[in-house]
Parts: sequence; C-alpha cells; structure tokens
Amino acid sequence: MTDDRRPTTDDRQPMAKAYEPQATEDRVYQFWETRGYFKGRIPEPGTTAAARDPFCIIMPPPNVTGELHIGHALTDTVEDILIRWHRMLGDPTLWVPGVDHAGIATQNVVEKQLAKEGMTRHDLGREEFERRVWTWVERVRPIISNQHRRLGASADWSSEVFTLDDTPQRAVRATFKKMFDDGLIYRGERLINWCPRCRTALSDLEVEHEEQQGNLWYIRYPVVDGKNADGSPRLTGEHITVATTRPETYVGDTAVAVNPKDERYTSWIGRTVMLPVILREIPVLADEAIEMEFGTGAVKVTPGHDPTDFEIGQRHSLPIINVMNKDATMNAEAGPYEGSDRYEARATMLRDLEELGYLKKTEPHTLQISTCSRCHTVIEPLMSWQWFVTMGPLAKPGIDVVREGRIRFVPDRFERIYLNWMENIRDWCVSRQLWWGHRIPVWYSADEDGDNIIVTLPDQRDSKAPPRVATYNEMLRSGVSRETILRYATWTGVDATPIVSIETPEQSPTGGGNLLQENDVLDTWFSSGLWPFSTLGWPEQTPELKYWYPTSVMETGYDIIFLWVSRMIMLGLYNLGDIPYSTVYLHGTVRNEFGQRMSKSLGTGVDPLEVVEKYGADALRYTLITSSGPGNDMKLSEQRVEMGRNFANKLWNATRFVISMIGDTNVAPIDLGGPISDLPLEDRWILSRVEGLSRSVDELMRKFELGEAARQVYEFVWSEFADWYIEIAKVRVRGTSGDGASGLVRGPGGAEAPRVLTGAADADRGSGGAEAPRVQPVAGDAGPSPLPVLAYVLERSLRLLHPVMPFVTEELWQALTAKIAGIEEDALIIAAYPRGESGFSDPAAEREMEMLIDVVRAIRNIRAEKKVEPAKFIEAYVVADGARGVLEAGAPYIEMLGRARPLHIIGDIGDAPKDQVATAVLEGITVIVPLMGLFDVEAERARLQKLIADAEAEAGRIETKLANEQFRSKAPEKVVAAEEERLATVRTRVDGLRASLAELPE
RNA sequence: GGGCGAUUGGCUCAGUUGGUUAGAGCGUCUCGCUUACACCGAGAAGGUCGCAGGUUCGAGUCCUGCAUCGCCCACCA
Repeated sequence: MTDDRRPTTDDRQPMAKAYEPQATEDRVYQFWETRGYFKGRIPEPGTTAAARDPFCIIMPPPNVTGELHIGHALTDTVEDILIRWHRMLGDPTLWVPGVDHAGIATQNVVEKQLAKEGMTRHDLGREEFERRVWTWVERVRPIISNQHRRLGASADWSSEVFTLDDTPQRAVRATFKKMFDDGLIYRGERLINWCPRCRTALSDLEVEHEEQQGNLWYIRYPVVDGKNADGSPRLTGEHITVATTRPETYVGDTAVAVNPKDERYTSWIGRTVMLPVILREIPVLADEAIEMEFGTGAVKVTPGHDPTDFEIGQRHSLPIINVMNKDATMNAEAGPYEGSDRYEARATMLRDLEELGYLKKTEPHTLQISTCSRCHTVIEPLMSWQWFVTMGPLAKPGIDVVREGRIRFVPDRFERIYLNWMENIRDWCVSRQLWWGHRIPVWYSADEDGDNIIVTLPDQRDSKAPPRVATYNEMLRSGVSRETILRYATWTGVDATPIVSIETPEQSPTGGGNLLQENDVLDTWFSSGLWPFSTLGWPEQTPELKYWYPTSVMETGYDIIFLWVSRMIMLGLYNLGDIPYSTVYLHGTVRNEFGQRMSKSLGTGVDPLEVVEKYGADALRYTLITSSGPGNDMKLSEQRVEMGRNFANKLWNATRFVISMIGDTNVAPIDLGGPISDLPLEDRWILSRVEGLSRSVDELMRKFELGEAARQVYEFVWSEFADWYIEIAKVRVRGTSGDGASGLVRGPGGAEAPRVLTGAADADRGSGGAEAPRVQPVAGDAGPSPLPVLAYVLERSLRLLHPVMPFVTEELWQALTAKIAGIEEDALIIAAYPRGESGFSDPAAEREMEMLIDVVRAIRNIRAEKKVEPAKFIEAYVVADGARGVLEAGAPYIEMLGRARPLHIIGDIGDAPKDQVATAVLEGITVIVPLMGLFDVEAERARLQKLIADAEAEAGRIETKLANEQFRSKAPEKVVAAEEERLATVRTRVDGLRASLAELPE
C-alpha cells in the first residue's frame, strides 16, 4: 500500500462478495488515527473553522473495574455519531475519553483478588495496597481503550484523562479547599449509611432499596414507676407494646414514642418504661411522626440506628447510643449480646425475650431494606464522623439554569425528575473509609492536636481481635511508633483543627512538621462532578478550557442523573460560574433479549466485543441506535444485529456493483451547479430523494433523533436506491434494446418476440434472447449514462450514513471515490455532511417516478398472483391519458422490471384487449395484462370484486367525511381539498374496476 | 405513598407540533440460485394501536379513569 489515502489494501483486488468487517475495521481505524482525524484542534483565528461553534463531548469515564459492557457500547455509539456528524459539518470537534478510578468498586475488585490469596488489604498496608490497585489499573486501561477503538469511537486519545491523574487530583483539592473556605464543607458526627462489608460510609444515592419478606415483632416494655426501697425499678405490672422489624436494636432504644393525638396513649406520655434484659429506663414521649395505624401505635426509638428515630431523638434531645461495631457486630452497649453479629443477636434476643415473656407476638411483614449498591449487604445506619457538603447553596443555581433553559434535557421529561431531586436535595456525605481514591486534602498537626486525634490500630497478628483505640499521644506514649500508626492505623481528627490545602503541606501553619493526612478518601462522584472541566485542565486556565468549556452535550444513562449529572452542573457553576454543557442527552438501559438487565454476575450480559467480532461494529452500532428512542430502555436481540449486518452487506454490494459498472474509466460526479432538468426522470427522482433525505436527516440529527435518521437512510438506500435506481441503471447501461426512441424495446436480435408462460404459442420463441444482456453503456440517442448519478447518490448516502456506520462507509467511500473525479476530501470521516442544499428537489419527478414504480408493481402483482414464471416476459397494456409521456419514457424500465413485453402504452382503453385479462387500476392509469390460457374468469371476478369492495368502502368513508358540514367548515382548506381529490381518485378507480368487471364473460 | 415509562400484526420496535389506506425488520406463506448482494430478489397474508370514557370536523397521537409490566423517588418502625 503506497498511497496512504486509501485504507483498502489493494484496489486491484476484486472486492469480496460479502462485507467482511474483520478484514476492514482495524485497518480503517488505524488509517483515521494515524491521519490524526480524531485530534481536537483549536482553530487558528481567522480560519473558517474558527467562525464555527466548537462541539465538545466529555466521555463518561468507564470504571477501571474491568471490561466494557454493552451499555458502554451504546454510549460510544451515540457520542461517536454526534462527534462524527459535527466533525463532518466542519465544526471544531473534541471528544475527550477518560477512565474513572471508581473508588469503592475498584477497591472491591482488588480486595476480592487478595481474598483469593487469603489476604486482606490490612495485611498489605495502605501503600502496598494502592500499588496493587495501580497494577490492576495499568492492566485494565489498555483493554478499555482498545474496546472503544473496536467500537469505532473517534475520540481524541491524546486528551485521555484518568481521574487520578495530576490535573483531576488538583481539581479535587482545589474544589475541596474552595468549599471548605466558603463554609460549604463540614465535618460532623452524623447517622450515615454504613456498609458493614465495605466498611465505609455511603451517600444516600449509593443505597438501594428492596422489598423483603420479614417479620414484625411485638415487644412488651414493662412500665416503671419510681424505685423500690432497694433502689431497683418499681414495675407497675403494665406494659407498653412496640412493634419493630429490627428487634436487635432495642438495646439502643432511648425512648418509646407515640402520636400526641393517639388517645390510647395520652396517659402514657411522660411515663417511664424499662428495656428488658439490659434494664435501661427510657421515657415515653409524643411525636407527630408516629403513625397511629401502624403496629401498636407505639414505637421504640433508636436514634443511633434509624434515620427517623435519629430525627425524633434530635427533637427531644434523646441520647444516641451506638450498639454496633463497624462490622455490624454488637458492641459493649448490647451487654450480654456483645460480640455477636447483628442477625445472630436478633435471634438470641428474640429467644430471650420470648422466654421472659416480653415477646408478645410475631407477624409476617413486608419491609423495605436498604442495601449497599456495590455489594448488596444490608446497610446499617451508624453514627460516625464524616465529611459533608452543604448542598442547598449549590443546588439553587443548578435549578435556575435548567428552569431558564440554559441546560436542556433530551428527552425533556427528565428535567422534572432532575428538578424534583434538586429541590429536595440533602447534604452529601463525601468521605469514604477506603484506601483507593482521592485522599481528602486535610491534615492534622500531631504536634499540636495529638490529644484530639483518635487513632484506631488493628491488631496485626489477629484481625479478629478488637482494634486498639486511643489518642495519638496516648498511642505514642504506649510505645507505638509513628511509622506503625501511619502504616496500619486510621485516625479521626475529632476536635483537631483541619489544615486544608491544595499542595501537600510540609508543616503546619504554626510550624510543627508532624502532620497526619485525613485517611478517608472522597466519594468517587466528587471527582466525577468536576469531570467536564478537570479534563480540560482546570484549575489552570488552559487554552483548552477557555475554548471548549462549556462543552456541548453530556450523553449518559438516565440512571445517574442524580449521582453525576446534577453534581457536574452544580460544581461547574460553582467552580467556573458557567454551565458545564448545554444539553443532557440521556439514553436508556440496554437489556438482553429477555428484557433482563445485563449483569455480569447473573451471566445475562452480552459482551460487545463478541458481537463486534461476529457481526461487525457497524452492525452493532446500527442496532443500538435504532433499537429505541432517547431515554427508553431497549432489548438487544441477535436478530436485530443481523439486520444491521445485512445492511452493511447491502451497502457493500451496491458499491461493489457501482464500482464494477464504472470499470476502469473515471467518472465525474454530476456537476452540482449545472441544470439537471435535462436528465431522465429517474435521475431527477433519485437526486430529489437524496436531497429530501439529507434535509430530513439534518433535521432529525439536530433534534437528537439519531435512530430515526439512521432508519431513514437505511430505507432510502435499500428500498429506493438499490431496489429501484440501481435496477433501472442496469437497464440503461446494459440495455435490452436498441430502439430507445420509441420507448418500446426489442431484444438484441431486433426480433425478440413477446413471451407468455403458456397459451400463446407463437410468443415463446427462443429462450435465450432476452437473457443475454450486454454490459455496455447505452450510447448516443439512448440518453446519458446513469453512472454519474449512481456514483453521486451512493457517495451522498455514504456520507449520510458515516456517523452511524463509520467503518464500512469509509472503506467503501475510499474505493468509490478512487473512481470519481472531483471529490476534494481525503477521507469520509472529514467529508462535508450533506444538508440538502443542492437544489435537486423535484416533487414532480418524485410523483412521476412513483407512478412508474406503481405500474411495475401492478404488473408484478398480477404475475405473482397468476403464477407466471418469473423469467418469462408477458404482454401488457398500460392505459393512461395524462401520463403517457412519462410512461413512454419509462417504458424500457417497465418492460425489464416488470418483465412485460410487448408493452403497449396507450391512451384509449378501447384499444386494449378485453377478454381474458387481469386488470389493475391505479391513479389515472389502468394496467391490463392479457392472460390467455392462464385465465380463470371466476378468479379474476373475485379479485376485481374484492378490489371494488375495498375501493368503495374507502370512497364511502371519504364521502361521509366530506358530507359532514363540520368537517367542511372547520378543517383546514388544504385537508378538505386533499380529501376531495382523494375521493375523485378512488371513484375513478372504482369506475375502472367496474368496467373491467363488466368486460368479463358471464 | 408519590412520580415516570411501556402496552401498536407471532416476535422486536418506529410512528415528536392530531389530518390520506398505521410502517419496518425478523418470522410465516408463494415463487425465484436473473453475473451487486441468498447477509439476496419478487409477491402475499397478518394489526378494533392494553381497556373504558371524553375533547375534536377528525385521536395510535390530546384529556380522565382503569389494568398489566418495569423503573425512580419517599423516614411507616
């Protein structure tokens, strides 16, 4: 391959009979990439590109947890279509790929690997563990990038970013500091969602809710009234019964609550009850939040383990008792139950309570349980020190920009969902007790705050043993070295002064050098929220940031509107004072053919690369984009992918054919400026159609109706260009005749006679005559060659389709344009996208061509119904008054495509035979096919009667409509006129059919 | 408890400002290995557009209610 313009291996080699994506895709991708077409370039001032709006998409970074799934393929497809389209429109275009470190998810993956080796991360220590994760990252990243390439993603790889690269790291720290300085970040001990397995706090959004069958247990708390003489509580013998789904938390109860309006309990308010077994006395109080109808109407209040109870506790200043350890085993507060897992403890407690007579009853109950979205362990609400972001002030501008329409959602229904969430936003718990991620840029000075830093040191020899907890200073005094603390311990700066800094500080502001960095990392979504600008260099004011920000479209799944989209909007506005993008395009979830969510663990997933290998990337892309509209889920079925593959093959063969027709001669594309009125009808028709298609596609793309755009090109290429124009072009190029002038055509020998299947004996003469086509251009008076139009329309179609099916179109375009003069661009990927501004629109040609097509169809229909052998020619009459000229010009095509010969185009129906004929009546045209020998009077009568009945029914419907005064007065004139015209047409058809029926012998 | 989406021929889906006879692919039936393509071509059958009301001259499309499935949000222990 000497000419590097051409990605095809060797243009002298004949094209394969079927499209082979495997032989094409990698080569074509390399061609694009080495040519630098993906590079997002900031245009030089004064150039034409500089005058255009830039188009930029920041790719949602896949997690480094593993390989891409089919959802990523959808993301790539949608985004690549938009990017390629804009690139072809001539817009400066940038698509930034990236990868997400995915804190908790990736940590889990690596921890699982360690578990196989019988280790935990604590065996390695933080630094070593991080190294292990990095090794994993280095392994996975090339796989991911290769997958994007296989899917055809034309991303600018030179701009690829990882969330733990320096710039995003800096962006994270800068944002954290800005928020801290603005008072938007605070540290506090709150009831948070704790995953006992991941051993970290989670935000509300990382918690999933599922229904579960459980029990409602009714527990009696004895009433206490003062003390006995010996100081022990004096039981009155009464009980208040509470209903609970979580009996094990009763040891953390600090009250029993009832609704103040609940008359059953009015007298109980203010009294004291006692918790069985652990014998703690707690008050009965009134709170509005209690539903009287539920359970007994009396509720145990556990502020340390239930969000609702926490709020009740706040209202009544109740103590908060944490009864569990971080691994969800019971702690010392649980007294005799200390050390057992929460569910074991539940079982033991229930048994004890029952034995002591405190368990009144048990009834089945369906409850909502909250689970960790990563590992599906039931989360535990737990009091814990965490970092939070105050969201209210951030949300306000994020609401405004959507309300004002500065950011629009596609489809727009998600706007309300977004707004609803934003309006009810809650503070965001951003700290995670993980080792993999952006470590919070907060330091504590051990020199100054050593007594306020609480250190938790796990036992290195026995991971089951409880960790040592002490202040930093105490830990040092007891002989633990600073190095050991740094390596194995975690610490919390309770009451210590946080030092927040973008740069890692060498020493504390007061001069002490003994600094401990906060060991929590940030929620992965914190850095994700900065993605639209941290990828472009922020916090530096880079040229890239200035030129590309705000970006154009954020394309992602609707399932992460809150997790991601909302945060990008808020943080973009907060950090840069401007929206991160103007459009949010949301795609749905890809499901398998049974409608199941694809999941690796369930084995219901589809590997996109397997599909690519079997059917080609273009087929997969076509399928993904046409299988549903924006915002809707789709089922991916193999059959549908086959459809995409077949289409690629259709294109391939159509192009192969056009190229073979062109042969060795170069063909100039038709002159875009010249008049086309001299061209034959079918040329004007297909040019007008491709023009209309271009306009329609342009419009659809602007509205983000990408699937519909792709579908329309499919329809055009297959059903109009290939099925009709190419077939007609064959007739024109090869000829079947010499006598172009008369419109009626003779065979090559000049004496080809009409042939009818049977019957007309004289008709069947010489079986070979018509089947000996000659591949040669029609010369002279036979009219212009169809090759320029053929090449032009095909070339336009490839352009239109390129964003959706980039590989096959580029490959074919290169091969095709090698045969065409006057194409300026070097590659389809950068060729101008058609927008339907060539002035080829010709409604009359479209109407006339449709007429010809209808005539051919009518003849084919009769042939099929009468079982005429496909290869045989039959005589046919086409009766028309107004359209004779068109029909005569199209006669050669009617002949060949309808296999009708001799073909008589006549003006008077009286000149057509009446006996033993099949008739079809079209708009202003009657097709008559003599069927000597094949003719069955009764069958024909039945056929005509059915047609008449259908037509009459239709006429009746229109008549009723037109007779309606309301319709005449209220419907637009255009609609009324159209109905009238339609009625006239139908009536003519009825008349024609009736006449044919009358001609039938009795 | 709120909200959203889906419901169109056997299957999978289009149908986006209400307006001719509701489309496609697959599947089915009939025919065809015609030199671009059997990953194909020709023809055909197949739909009261979930149900019930309503608005309108006119509803698959707008409104109301209901049903089934799916999803999201929500502190009923």
